[in-house]
Amino acid sequence: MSESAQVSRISRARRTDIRRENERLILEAAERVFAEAGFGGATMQLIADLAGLPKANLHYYFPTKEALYRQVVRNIFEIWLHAADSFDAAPGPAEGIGAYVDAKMDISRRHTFGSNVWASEVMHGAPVIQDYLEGTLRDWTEGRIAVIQGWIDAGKMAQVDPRHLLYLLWATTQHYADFGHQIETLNGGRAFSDRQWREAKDTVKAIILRGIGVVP
Amino acid sequence: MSESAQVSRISRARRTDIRRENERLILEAAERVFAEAGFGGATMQLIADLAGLPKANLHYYFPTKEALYRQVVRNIFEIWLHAADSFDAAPGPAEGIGAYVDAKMDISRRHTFGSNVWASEVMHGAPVIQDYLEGTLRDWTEGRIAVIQGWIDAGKMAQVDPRHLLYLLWATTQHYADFGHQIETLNGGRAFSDRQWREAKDTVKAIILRGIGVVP
DNA sequence: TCACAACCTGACCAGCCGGTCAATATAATT
DNA sequence: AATTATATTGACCGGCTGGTCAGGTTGTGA
Repeated sequence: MSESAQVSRISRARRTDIRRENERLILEAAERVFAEAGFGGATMQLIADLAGLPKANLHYYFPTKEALYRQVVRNIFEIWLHAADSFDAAPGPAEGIGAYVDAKMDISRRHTFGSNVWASEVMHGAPVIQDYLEGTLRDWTEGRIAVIQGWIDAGKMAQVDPRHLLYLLWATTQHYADFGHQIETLNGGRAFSDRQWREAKDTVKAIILRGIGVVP
Repeated sequence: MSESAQVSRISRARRTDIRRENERLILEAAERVFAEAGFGGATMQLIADLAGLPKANLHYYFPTKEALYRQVVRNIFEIWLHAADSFDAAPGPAEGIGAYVDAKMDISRRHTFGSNVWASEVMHGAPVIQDYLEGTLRDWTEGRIAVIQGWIDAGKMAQVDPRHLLYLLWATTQHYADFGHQIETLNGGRAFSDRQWREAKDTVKAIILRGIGVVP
């Protein structure tokens, strides 16, 4: 390999780094602002300030407010879907659902803003990700329902409508992000400690697993 | 009673009716618009159009957008709190929690927009009803926790952290309103039928009640 | 060193927003 | 019939918003 080619590759990489770093900054700020103010209440100026960039620079990387929002929603959707990996390799409901609750609770904790954006998007009729709901999410859901039904048929858990079980799992784990402020207020205004998060996870898992006839 | 006094009372009542009717129209439209667009995305013009009134008329009854929003949030909060009545008279968890789930599922179904507004408000840090969270809601929660703890002490249900049980109840029932669009999409784009709502209720109750050691 | 592409940004704009207000209409009271 | 209180509304306004753009800077390749 010639030296000039070497330099060329590095240079291209540096350009990419600038772009990637700025996009990261913007997306991070956008996620927070969209979460706290909603799409309608968010302003490009506020996102720019939080990202430490001039507003015009945002429009260099993302042509419109909607395009930026779209990217934020897609990012959290990816994370959301990947939490399902824990579901798949499991031999039974105790491991599968247990791991899924753990993963989704971690998302609520670590990606609170993203979770809020996702909830907002769905609540407002999913104007941006309706196609995802009808495609990817639908397929994912059908697959998981089949897995759960398999466990039921194999006598590994009680007969429960798998669909509503999924909703219950989504609801419960998501709640710790979306209603985090309410929970924090009821917790004396303090955010959950590590220990409290563990207790939350354990209680949720205990109730649900016992609820579907799995003795932990 | 003199006739003039009679007329006076009727007249006053008519005036009151006009006011009440218009406020109702406005609040109903506002609930829907705030739910679908969020506080920031909602516009007074849109609410006015939906209510069939000129925008200036809205400001006659509600001085500011925020005041209107505040009233919408308070209304749904009242409904939300009253669902707890079913909790109180119950002799044990089977009846109490069963009735509470029923009541809250009905709220999700009948007051979907209001539920969305409430979720939005809390998610955005409760800028308007923080005092309610710290006062009324806190008291309510402590009271219910005591009731549940009483049931546990009396051996009527398994040992479960009452606080997280409440969160699980709120989350699960609220989910059918807040993520109603997602659920509808996964239901083939059709809203739940009466039968499906009944199945949802029954499944939720079955899992939770079994989950806390109550055999239905 | 030069040419070119990618990146940056202050200044600006049209349009929409919440809110105001003066003028008017309607209802209630005397 | 006259007066007062309540309700209604079109027209208007300052301020903010998303978005544009021309001109400048920095990095890259030959």
